Amino acid sequence: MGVTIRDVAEKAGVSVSTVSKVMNHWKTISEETTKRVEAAAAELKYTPNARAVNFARGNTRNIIYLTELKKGEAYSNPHMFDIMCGVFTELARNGYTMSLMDISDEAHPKETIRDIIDQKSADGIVIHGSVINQATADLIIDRSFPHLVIGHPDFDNRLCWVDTNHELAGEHAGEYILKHNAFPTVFIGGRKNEFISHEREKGFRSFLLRHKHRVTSDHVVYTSSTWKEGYEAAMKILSYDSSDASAAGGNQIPGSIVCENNTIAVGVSRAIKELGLSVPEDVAFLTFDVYPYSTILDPKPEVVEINVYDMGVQAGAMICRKIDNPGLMIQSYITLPEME
Amino acid sequence: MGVTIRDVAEKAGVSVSTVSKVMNHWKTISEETTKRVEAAAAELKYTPNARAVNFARGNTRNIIYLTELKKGEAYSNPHMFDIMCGVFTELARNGYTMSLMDISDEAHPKETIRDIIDQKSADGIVIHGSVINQATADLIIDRSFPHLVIGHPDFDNRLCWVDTNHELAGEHAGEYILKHNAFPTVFIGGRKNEFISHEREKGFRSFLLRHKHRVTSDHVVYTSSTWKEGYEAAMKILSYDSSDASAAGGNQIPGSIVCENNTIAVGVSRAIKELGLSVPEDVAFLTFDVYPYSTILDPKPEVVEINVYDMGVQAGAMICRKIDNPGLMIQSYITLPEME
DNA sequence: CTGAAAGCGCTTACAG
DNA sequence: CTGAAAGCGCTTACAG
Repeated sequence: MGVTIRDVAEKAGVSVSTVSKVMNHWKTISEETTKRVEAAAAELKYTPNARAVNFARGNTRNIIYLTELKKGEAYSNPHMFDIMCGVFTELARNGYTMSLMDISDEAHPKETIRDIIDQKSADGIVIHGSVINQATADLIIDRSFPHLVIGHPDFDNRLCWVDTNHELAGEHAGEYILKHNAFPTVFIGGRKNEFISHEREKGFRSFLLRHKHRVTSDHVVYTSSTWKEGYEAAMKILSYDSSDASAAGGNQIPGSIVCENNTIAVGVSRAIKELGLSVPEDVAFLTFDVYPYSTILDPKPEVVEINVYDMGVQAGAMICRKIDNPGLMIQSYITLPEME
Repeated sequence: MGVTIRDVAEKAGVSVSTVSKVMNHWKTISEETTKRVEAAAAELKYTPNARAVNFARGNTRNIIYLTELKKGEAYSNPHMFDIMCGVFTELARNGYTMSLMDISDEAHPKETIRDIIDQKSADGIVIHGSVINQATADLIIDRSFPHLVIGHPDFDNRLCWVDTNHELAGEHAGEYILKHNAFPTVFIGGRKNEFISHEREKGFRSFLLRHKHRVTSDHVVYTSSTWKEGYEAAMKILSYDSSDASAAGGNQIPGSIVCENNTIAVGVSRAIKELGLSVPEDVAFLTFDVYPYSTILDPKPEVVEINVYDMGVQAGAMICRKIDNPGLMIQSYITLPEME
């Protein structure tokens, strides 16, 4: 049914190898035969069978993207899918296909990856840091299989990874506050020991400290990242009775509130609205990430946005380089912040 | 480097074909040889090369999922990715891999699909209805390539597709209003000619009509689906001055507001809050889809939820059946609504 | 019950 | 500049 290289060879009156060479643009073929073969191929509407080509060449031209693909993941973790789109686009540009594979604790990450390597079903893998463990890392390193981890693992490792620099994002937030002289400033974070929140807080505070503004601990609030807690924190912060001010050690309504994430910002926005304050005149209002909620808030926060799609593109480019150059070692922070 | 079927054959002292038969559980092999071969395979940690197996069998055991994979798509269209996860899971369960491919007007849908068919890089495709056109449909039908379209195309076709039944979802909304006797009811939709909005409105109104409640046109509002327009519409609806009531032909504050989508619901929620009304006592409040916004609203709407992940699972099952049984024709609405 | 052989559709040294 | 032949790692009639 399908037209193969054989059919083209017959029609053009040449050998199969010659057709192959024409299809691959070898320059040793005479112009005349090239034309004859191309004409035959065109007439038969011949397209090389991609799987056969890769099989003969001993590669797959396929990269597997490993991540959690559970029900609801698209809503709880949309950034991951944006990264995935970035990776995909870059891989396609480099002539690779991309397959998906589910990986989570239940899916036995180590066995999944061992199978990929043994069955040679891909030339490389892109995998999310959140689903990788020490045993899996050891396996990848041991087999020296081309890989790239998105989001650096929380243990010592020799894996190749890329990540966003949340501390730097925190510094950008500090920069905004400084530029608008919106002091004193209050940082409302997630839980104290949460990685991303901690990094953002650290960058924020250290940037301001370098510029002679100390953000004291009583100007940092930890929450469990619900909008309610954000709302309550903001109500408390923004409602200092001016008569109390001197009494409570110089407490005053802050010039700005920085929310570590979108959900907290929902509550803070609601509090600002309820108190009839205007942004940024009465209080500047800042958060991280445009999505999922910042666009529908009123008042609307300023946003420190990280272009994660582009991080995906970078990751895609890196895995391609890794495949061509297995010795390559990459561990880097890629941050493309944009003030929106 | 890799251990092949040959190595196992040598070690076990049998032929390559025998090893193949053992790996594929032919029952013609004696128990004794089976054991010997299995031992050899285990010792060498042999795993068949998946690409070679498929190549020899003449299939790929791969399905390509075609959709838009642009930057930001994960935020603007999270439901699509939830469907994708459902499709993936079901395909994996059936022993298929799933590759992604970008398809959009710029990506030349027809050429992309022609290449897939010609290069035999997949046994079938799952494709989003929004990116399919007549020419592409003709090609697929003409080649009778196994396919499944998610979301039915807006032109006459003989494609296989599945879709959610938005009209039925509208009926569910009507049912809720009827059950809570929350009349009069106002439906705030998107633009009048928008497909989904129109279907939901139709189901809603016809269900209620069947139960002796006519939703007149002045109780239906069309918007361009911004939260602002939702807010303004709700403010107007909910602020009828009681003294005006008789004047304006019996206008009265409605017992319920049904929002056709989440964005409209954001504005309506805000209006209800601002007017100090309580839900559902003063006014019942309903929308469609839990995501992206309903969970963070205050007041929070009731939701008619459609399980699109499960629709993806169904679609995955159907494409597998299509491949085994090419004559199969499927055009159906799959709706698994859940009142949350 | 087992194996030799042809074949899946290409690529690529190698010889001419 | 072109082609015969071996090979990629399996499967599957077919023969014994």
